Amino acid sequence: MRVSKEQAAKNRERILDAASRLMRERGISGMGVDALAEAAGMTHGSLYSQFGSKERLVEEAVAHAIVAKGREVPDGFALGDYVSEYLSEKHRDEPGTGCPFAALSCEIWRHSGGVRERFTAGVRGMIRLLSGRMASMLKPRQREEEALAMTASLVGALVLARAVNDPKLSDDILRATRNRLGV
Amino acid sequence: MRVSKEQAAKNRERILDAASRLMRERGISGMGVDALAEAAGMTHGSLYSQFGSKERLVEEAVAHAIVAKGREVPDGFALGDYVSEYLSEKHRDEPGTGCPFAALSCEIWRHSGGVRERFTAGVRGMIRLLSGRMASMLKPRQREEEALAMTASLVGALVLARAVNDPKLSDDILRATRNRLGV
DNA sequence: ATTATCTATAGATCTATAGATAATGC
DNA sequence: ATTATCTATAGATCTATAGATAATGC
Repeated sequence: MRVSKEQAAKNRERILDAASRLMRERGISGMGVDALAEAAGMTHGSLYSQFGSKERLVEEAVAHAIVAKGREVPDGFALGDYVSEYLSEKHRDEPGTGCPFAALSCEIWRHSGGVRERFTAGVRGMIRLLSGRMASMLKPRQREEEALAMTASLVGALVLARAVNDPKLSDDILRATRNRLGV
Repeated sequence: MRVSKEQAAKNRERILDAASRLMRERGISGMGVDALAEAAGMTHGSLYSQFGSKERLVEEAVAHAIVAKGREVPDGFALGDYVSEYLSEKHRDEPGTGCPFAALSCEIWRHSGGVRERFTAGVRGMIRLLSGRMASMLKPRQREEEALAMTASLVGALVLARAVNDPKLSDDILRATRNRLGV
């Protein structure tokens, strides 16, 4: 049963919304096309006519998740707020709606150029975001370096805090990294 | 065909060796029991009689990979050497034999208590290793905090450096983190 | 006429188990 | 007699495609 262009576009959005959550919850390789179709309220045949393959769908879903996450950051945000929200227990405990880099980074290197491209663009975006808020006495080069290192720290701390079994150790990782980043 | 106890133990080792590499190359969910059996030169039926389930095999393979990796660190190692090897291009380009935390951390939170337990013990080991080499004027508490933050930085930088598509950005992430860690 | 979606299905791969086999270890 | 391994297979799930359906958009 055919559907209007607008409706098709909305369906596409629903698929990408569902995918960007499922990917983060189950991993890219753990997200089946079938499960995704069900979560989006469609049959998987429809996904294939929209996207052609799972890998191409993942491309768009990665970009979609990154853009959506970026929109959550308020315009004049303070670096300290960003860091303490990123390294909060809430963020740690909600991977499905959290940072796509923390959720997916370990498996990205195995994926297609398209997927890696979107991911890389996203990482660049985060670095630019942070470097724009670094102390103004620093040179641009130094700001960028700080932002690069900070991004790595944030992602690493969140990923480890999620993986680890012991709540105290998990909290310690988050806190130590917050302290190290001067928050 | 039955086999001697020693031979069975060797086979077990072969399985764990193969698993600890395959896991890191394909991810835990990307490592099929069948592919693993073939890599270890057996049938998958044998894996099941040795380990009972994939998840229990993964438990042991995680521990196995971590222990093997830990043995690579020389006794009187210098912190600077450790950091620059960890953040080297070589380490980045060889995930299959590299740090298990960097390879697996993103998917560990989805696994059983047993798997997470082994992983957590390993993370504690790395923190202890690093904290033992922190500047001696620091209090034990501070050393541990430095080690926690450093572990997060190392893992995050390696994971992102692998994920990212652009070689320059990848190098920049490694270098910025090395600089930030004072190497 | 076009096309977004659905139905049905292919073929591969996944984890797991039952039972046979054959050599070990008592 | 025990048991490590193999063979064969079950049943689920995975990605993907072909063709039917039915509403849109010309």
